Amino acid sequence: MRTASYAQAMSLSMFRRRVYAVVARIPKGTVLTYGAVAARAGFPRAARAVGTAMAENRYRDVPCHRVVRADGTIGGYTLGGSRLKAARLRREGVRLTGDRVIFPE
DNA sequence: TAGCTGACGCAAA
DNA sequence: ATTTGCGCCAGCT
Repeated sequence: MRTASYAQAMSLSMFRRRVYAVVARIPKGTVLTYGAVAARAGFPRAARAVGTAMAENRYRDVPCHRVVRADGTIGGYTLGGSRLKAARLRREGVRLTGDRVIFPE
C-alpha cells in the first residue's frame, strides 16, 4: 500500500526520516545524487543506504525519481524501471541526453 | 554479535 | 566506453 505522507509514518528509523525529508524538498525539475541526499540528511557516507531507502519508499510525497547517480546515469527505479524514471524526469523539465542527466553547471 | 544485501561512489585497468 | 574491485552503511536475519 502507499501511505500519503512519510511524516505520518510512525515506525521509521531516524535515518529514513531525515532522508525522506530531504527528498521531499527536491524541487520539480531538479535532481540530487544519492550521495548529496545522504550528505544533506547528515550521513555523508551513506549514499548506498540512501539507495535502499529509495527502493523501499512507499510515500507519495517522497519523489524518489529525482534522485540519480553521481555520474549522471539514472539509477534504478523499482516501480517501472529506469526507463520510466527517465521519462518522468524529462516530463518535469530535467535535461537529459539519452539516459544520462545533464547537471546544471 | 556476525553475516549478508543492495536504486551507491570512485579509482583503476 | 566498459567492467572490476573495493569501501561504505543502514537494515534485516
